[in-house]
Amino acid sequence: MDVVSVDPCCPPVTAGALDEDEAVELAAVLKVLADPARLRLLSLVASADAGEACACDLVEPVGRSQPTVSHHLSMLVEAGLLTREKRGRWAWYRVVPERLAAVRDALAP
Amino acid sequence: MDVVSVDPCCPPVTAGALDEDEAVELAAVLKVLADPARLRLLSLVASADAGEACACDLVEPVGRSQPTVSHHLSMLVEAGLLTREKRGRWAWYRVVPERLAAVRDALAP
DNA sequence: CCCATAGATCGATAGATGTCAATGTATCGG
DNA sequence: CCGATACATTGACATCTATCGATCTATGGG
Repeated sequence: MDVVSVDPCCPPVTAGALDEDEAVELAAVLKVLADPARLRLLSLVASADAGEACACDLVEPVGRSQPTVSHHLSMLVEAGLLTREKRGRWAWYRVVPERLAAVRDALAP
Repeated sequence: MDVVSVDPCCPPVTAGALDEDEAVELAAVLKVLADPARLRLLSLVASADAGEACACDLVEPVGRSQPTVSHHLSMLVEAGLLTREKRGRWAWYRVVPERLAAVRDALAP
């Protein structure tokens, strides 16, 4: 139990001193969140109609080039914060609420 | 109301698309959190005896040089996550729970 | 088949970031 | 006063990061 991987993420910051490994892991997820473009992408997907958004509808509102948006989306997926499903020519993204909750909990008292 | 400054930080990521300014502001706080050394410092202060910790007791456990630790502590203070009180030769740090909660809430559904 | 479209990948680059050694600045003990 | 102590500041440097234009890959329409 207490697998150091996808779901629980890290012990809460306020519940005792983190060791270097725990801190590195939590910092990694936070680093992915700590970028304006990625926060906007996350919020766009989160507030999309059917809970999912097509990449094609994200480039313009986020105000970055297509390659840049693609790159950021990949980072969010790799961090477990989004899932990507390719349907035909389009890529559809959904948020992973549990992952976001895990990060939130790591910041809890 | 809804002063864009210290306390509320930002609208929740999942409650509609963030504009660039909101995203930049939230990203700024997250950037400060997204570093292993700073997370460890935060956790050390949070779990300190009387709710406060002396800088002199933080250098060794965090495994960085004294100037580096001082630098990180300054960033945490500037981000509103810690307060610094200088007493005599020593600097005492406390966490600002409301600030941490504000960041947490910005990540909430 | 051929071409258009969606999106991923590559290569390059300017700027930000974490780190330390050296130095500066206060504060205390004697 | 003087030296020691606790932090902060400065300067330098190697590394990481966000961004873009160009290109590659795959899918679908006619």
